[in-house]
Amino acid sequence: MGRPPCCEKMGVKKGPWTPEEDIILVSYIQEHGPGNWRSVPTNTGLLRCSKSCRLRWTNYLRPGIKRGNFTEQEEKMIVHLQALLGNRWAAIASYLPQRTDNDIKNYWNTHLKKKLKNGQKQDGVSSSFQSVTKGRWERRLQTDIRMAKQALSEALSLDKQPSQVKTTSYASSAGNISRLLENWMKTTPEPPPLTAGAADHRTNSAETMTDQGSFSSSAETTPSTHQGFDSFFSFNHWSCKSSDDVSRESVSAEQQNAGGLTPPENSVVFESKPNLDDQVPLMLIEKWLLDDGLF
DNA sequence: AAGCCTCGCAACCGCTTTTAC
DNA sequence: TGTAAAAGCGGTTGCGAGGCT
Repeated sequence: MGRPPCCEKMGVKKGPWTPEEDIILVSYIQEHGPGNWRSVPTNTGLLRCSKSCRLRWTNYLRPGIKRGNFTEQEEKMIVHLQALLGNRWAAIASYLPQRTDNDIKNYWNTHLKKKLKNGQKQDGVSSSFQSVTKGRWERRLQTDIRMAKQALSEALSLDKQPSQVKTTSYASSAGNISRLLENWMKTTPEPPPLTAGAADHRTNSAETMTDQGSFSSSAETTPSTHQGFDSFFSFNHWSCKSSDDVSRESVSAEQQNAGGLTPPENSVVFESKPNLDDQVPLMLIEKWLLDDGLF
């Protein structure tokens, strides 16, 4: 026997997500954390399949996602990583922790493909890179990953405090959602009705955070008529970090904990896409791209 | 101003791999 | 251990926004 089915196929809603649905999903994940997607539609009342919920979360609502223009450095990393790895967007995305594979894929298809096409006519950067340096890249990638893993295991064996790592590597994307919701709230007098469970989750989570006293409402917080959302969005504290911040997070987790910046015990602990295994190579690959004078 | 076209992106689809039962 | 669902992934599509005529 296998597992029970994830969700009913009948009555599943498709198409763009509404802010209401986003709130429900975020509320639920804020309380329960990501994962166990099968239970999300039933527990939240969302008429979405679990797969859709997961995708919405990973591609849009997930904390730490940076949206908008790609920097020149990001662009170059994508170009070179694509040359190295091919269309393995998830692998490429692991070197750009703030970007989703979908985002990178879209950016590649809409911008970089054309750009490279034009660029190739002029200087043949991509092809020459592929033919001349690919082997070198692969060797260095393997070496660096090996070194990174070794360093990681050494570090972990030195301090056996695994709980410190996972709480700091993720920034909230409440900024994304609050931006998204700002417009919605302008036109919506009352917060949308949530399922009892979701509403409770939101209340509980908000209380948990405000009780800690370390979270203040961001500049994006809502008018007083939506006070309930203030605390809901207050986990912005962990969001809106620059790429440098994210890169730094992997190495500064201990320092943050030591400095009393550890997130509250009951605050949301999001799954971390840029885990240590990913982040160390990220820094290395950035370094060697710079070393190579590619930037 | 209206209609058409292009572009960008969110979301879906379908396949593969992983995992729970 | 086999089976089936979950999870992961890359390709593709559909729609809205903006630009152009």
